[in-house]
Amino acid sequence: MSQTPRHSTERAVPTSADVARLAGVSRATVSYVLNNTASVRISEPTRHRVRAAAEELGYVPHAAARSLRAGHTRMVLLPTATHPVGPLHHQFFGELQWALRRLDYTVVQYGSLGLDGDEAARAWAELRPVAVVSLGEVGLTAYGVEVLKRSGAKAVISLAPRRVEGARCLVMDQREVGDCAVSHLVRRGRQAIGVVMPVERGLELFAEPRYEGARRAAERAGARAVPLPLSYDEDAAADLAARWPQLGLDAVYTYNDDYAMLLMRALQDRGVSIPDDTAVIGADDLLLGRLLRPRLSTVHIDMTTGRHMAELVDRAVRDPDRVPERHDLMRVRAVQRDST
Amino acid sequence: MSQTPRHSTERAVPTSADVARLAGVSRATVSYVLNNTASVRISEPTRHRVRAAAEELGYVPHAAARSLRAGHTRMVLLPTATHPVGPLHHQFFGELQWALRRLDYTVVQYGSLGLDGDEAARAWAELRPVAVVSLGEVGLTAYGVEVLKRSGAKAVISLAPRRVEGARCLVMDQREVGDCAVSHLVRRGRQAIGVVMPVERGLELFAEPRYEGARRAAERAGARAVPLPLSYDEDAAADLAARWPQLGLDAVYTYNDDYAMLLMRALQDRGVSIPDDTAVIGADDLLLGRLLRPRLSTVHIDMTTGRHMAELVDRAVRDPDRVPERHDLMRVRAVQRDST
DNA sequence: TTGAAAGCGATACCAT
DNA sequence: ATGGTATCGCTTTCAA
Repeated sequence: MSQTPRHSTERAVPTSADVARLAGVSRATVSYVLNNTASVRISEPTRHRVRAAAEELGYVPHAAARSLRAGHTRMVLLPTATHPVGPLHHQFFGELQWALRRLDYTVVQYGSLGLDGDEAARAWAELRPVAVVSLGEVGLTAYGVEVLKRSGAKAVISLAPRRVEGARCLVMDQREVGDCAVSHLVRRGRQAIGVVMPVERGLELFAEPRYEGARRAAERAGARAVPLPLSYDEDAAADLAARWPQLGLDAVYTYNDDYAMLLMRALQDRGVSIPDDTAVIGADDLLLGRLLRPRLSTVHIDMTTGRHMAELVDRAVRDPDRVPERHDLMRVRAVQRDST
Repeated sequence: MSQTPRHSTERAVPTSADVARLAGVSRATVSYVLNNTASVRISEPTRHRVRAAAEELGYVPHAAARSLRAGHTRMVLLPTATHPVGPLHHQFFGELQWALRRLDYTVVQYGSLGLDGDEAARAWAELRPVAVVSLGEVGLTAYGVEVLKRSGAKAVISLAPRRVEGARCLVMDQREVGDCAVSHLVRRGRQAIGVVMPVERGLELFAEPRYEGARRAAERAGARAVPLPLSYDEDAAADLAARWPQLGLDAVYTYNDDYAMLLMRALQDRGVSIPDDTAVIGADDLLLGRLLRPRLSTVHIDMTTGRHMAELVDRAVRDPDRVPERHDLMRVRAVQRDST
């Protein structure tokens, strides 16, 4: 094997030059054939030789080299959540990725657990993504957006509850969720309303706006909204339930259906009657809510399809200036069952 | 602005050459300073000028150019699940990413929904990852592994239930879960055991081995194991519950706790008594199981920490030949509560 | 202590 | 119809 200077197990990665050599053509021709370049005619026999050579060597183009030459990438970067954020988001993410790939983007999720917003933005920028779509997992700042744009990102889109300067802001205003829940409770005649807020890190970005909306709705109606921090475990729920009588509440909106289930069980174990003593409403309309007894009232969220979102991204990439700053991508409605 | 040939909103992305020009030094010096190259001494004033220039321009290095020059990347690619696969995996993934980043890897998740195993492998290979860690979301084939290795991946690690030729195989054998559940039921005196299998796509890779293990345990004990396909919705569960008496089962192992909750509710609504008529055991030991009445028995899974896994990856990258082919990363045990 | 220049892999312009 | 070659941004060897 006089050809291989390296250790045999570590044979070099084949390049287009290797393909060219094996096919007996130039690297240019290889490129034309493998990319089906329209502006150039290559004879059928040549095409065939090139393809066969590529196949034989197991040639895979080098994305970095390609994008370096091209001066841009087609990478869309999606920061990933630090916390499981529910089947809704999961489905949305899946659809979005699928749809973006159909539009010929390379979709990559980047976990940024433990990085602050600006560190994360710099790390993302090194990859030169053409677009970044954040659901608000990481605190994107105006500076972060600027870094990304300077690094060539055509579209920085935030679906975060909070507005971020410089980013195109496709809003999913989580305040509406809390507002909807509390308004429902008020309509059912409740006036002293607890609002369960998860203490889990990574959920604040959703929990706080939801509380904010709840507070707003209570205020509007002349009702009381009392924040109730709760961690997602049985003991914490039992503690809260033990304090329940002193709190003097006649209703509670929990962050989502999971927390509702947790609290309902603890309340029922203490003999609190639902909905007579305390009405309970969750959010996200998870299947489990329908399996509880009493059946759980909830806030149902209609989210845009990932396909729609992908089109928005694509439009923003093609023509950054022609996409409106704000969209509404979320509709909420209360679903009454037996717990309110 | 005679300097800027482009449209003003589309000013060029700053390169190290721009930094060099602004600082009045060469590109080499910029590289030395920004990478803290140890083998070269740069005067403090120069370092300062370079850093200031980089800051002012908002310079971010170009990962593609860097890795092209270096001849390798430090990217670890994690294919993402098509289906939400539970808080266990989520936590594991989070830890793994965090730990890998501490070891100076760039971690990227790649969603492959709708790609087959070989397409996916090629797409991943274009990014020239130094390692791929698959949880089995995508059917990795021997060919796929070969493509990745030829493209320079030092470590292709599969945590999949199934063994994949060529890949280092750090096994999380899901069969043990089903085996453990059914063995538990047999110990409790049950002989006719249903095994609920989710029909949701993307879960087969976990569901089938779990069933396989259940079947194996039943056979060993001279019991019956009956597969029961079930989709994750109320109506499907109600249908199954309606057919329950004819099935003649005295116990059921559901794929996981979520499916257990779904089925338990449907059975209870039909007046089936749990555990007297039918014992139920789930898996994954989710919090919700403890909130059900009767409390749900389950299979608890202890998974390796992400930190441990990250070390394994790192070792495999540094010295591909010195990492054993097989590890066990999972321990299971039955947790008895009130449903069995 | 700093700079000049080669080269990583792929592409696209300009010749032939 | 095909090939030669400059180029993208960065690192690193060698020279000064």
